[in-house]
Amino acid sequence: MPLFLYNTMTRRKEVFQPLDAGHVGMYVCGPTVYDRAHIGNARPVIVFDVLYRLLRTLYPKVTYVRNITDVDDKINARARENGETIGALTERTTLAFHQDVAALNALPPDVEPRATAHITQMLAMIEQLIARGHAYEAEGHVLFAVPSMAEYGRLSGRSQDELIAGARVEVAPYKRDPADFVLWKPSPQDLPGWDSPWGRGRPGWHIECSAMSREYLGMTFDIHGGGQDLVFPHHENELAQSVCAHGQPFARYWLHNGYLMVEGEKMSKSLGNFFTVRDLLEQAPGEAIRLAMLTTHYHQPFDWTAEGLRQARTTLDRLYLALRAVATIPAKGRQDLPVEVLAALKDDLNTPQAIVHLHELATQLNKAVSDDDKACAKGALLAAGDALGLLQQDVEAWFRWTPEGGAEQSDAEIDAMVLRRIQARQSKDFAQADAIRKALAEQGILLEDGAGGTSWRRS
RNA sequence: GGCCGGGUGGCAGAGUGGCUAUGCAGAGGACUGCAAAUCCUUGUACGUCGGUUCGAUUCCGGCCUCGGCCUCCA
Repeated sequence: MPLFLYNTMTRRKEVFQPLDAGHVGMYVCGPTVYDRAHIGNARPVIVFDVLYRLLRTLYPKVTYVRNITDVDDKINARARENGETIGALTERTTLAFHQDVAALNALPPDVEPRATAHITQMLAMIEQLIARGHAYEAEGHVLFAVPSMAEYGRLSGRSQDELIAGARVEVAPYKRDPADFVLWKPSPQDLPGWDSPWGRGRPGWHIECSAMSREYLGMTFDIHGGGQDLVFPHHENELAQSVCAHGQPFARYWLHNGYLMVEGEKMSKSLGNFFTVRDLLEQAPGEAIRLAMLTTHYHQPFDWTAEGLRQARTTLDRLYLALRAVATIPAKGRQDLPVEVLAALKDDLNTPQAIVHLHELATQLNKAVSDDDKACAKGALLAAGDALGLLQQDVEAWFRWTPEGGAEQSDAEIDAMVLRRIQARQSKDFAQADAIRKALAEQGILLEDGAGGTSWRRS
């Protein structure tokens, strides 16, 4: 079975055929580093991480590029508010972003280019667009001439007439056409700026992705991803710039993850349902956040709920309990991704279906009798988990996780109480044993007496 | 107004032109000093009205409804 991906450009699920089967290229729009990542930012990070993992199992080499936007008006505004330099803000925020995505088990991309390190490439591209008659200078700005591209609007499915009719923002007087957008704009001395043929200025939003994808993946490459909200205008404009500058096709498959909502409502600061990844990591392990996000197909809107997060934790408890029961048995076939899981992922990244198979594999593991069966089932479950970026941490670490600020009782204290209870049980002092169980249960600690002894976990 | 994507059992969430996932929650049973876990069994579905069809939750159309986008929010 081939890999199928839903291509926004054709609005269809298509067979993925890379330009070069020996080397797949993928570009995903990364964060603008002016604030901590919120859960909406986390979704594409997780979704495209799963795709990256899948591509790496299917192709010998994958280059995954995810940019850092470190020049932007929001950054300028925030730095001024905070009274810190732009460099300090972007560096601090980039570091925080790296910590957050690592906590979500997302692999680092192969290349993580920063916009400010690619101004030269942006300027070259803008000059090329002017030379080819697709851009023009006006009052220190350089604008992309939308009417110069007949196909403009195809990705987002809108005609140029609609765009003009729908324009709800006052059109700048220097624009030849209301739909024209900025490639380069003048920048005063107190804001970041670079010398250019049109004076000191800074880039528009879209040009950086065109320049950086060109730099690391070439003019035509396989996959371009991001959130659905980027389809218009960002990706439409990126596409226009690249195609018009190069005279070559741009991304061949466009993938977009659906929107994120919170408890059925749009996430917004005014509704008070705005969470950063950091906020959530204080309440739950990153792995649970990751699983919660993967229970909905990436193309659907995702509703973030407290209940969903709780269920994700319960699911991981179940899976890790199955692994804990075979802790002493070495896994077999750890590298062989079970075919059902592979098939689910190849069907346009059907992670809910893959999770179903995770459950089935856990059931198989629970039911396995012989050590050999257990070893194989364990290997299959771990391999399946790996494809989703799950189940890779130490089993005991999962069960001992505590929220930020620590637990009321340390692991050592709990271990000591468990030991005392074991002694009480051995001497048939069940009243004492039950008292210890009850005391621990009040702290949210569950004891489980199994064939291999007593284990505990935080609930 | 234009465009796009949804409406599945108590909840979450896949999927399929007929054999009706999976998990959580619920019920019953096995096991267990107790408990948990585990295993087995089990109930409740496909917004609405039409159409196509031998047969539709699945295809087509209308309607209702929810969400989103329409120039810099992933």
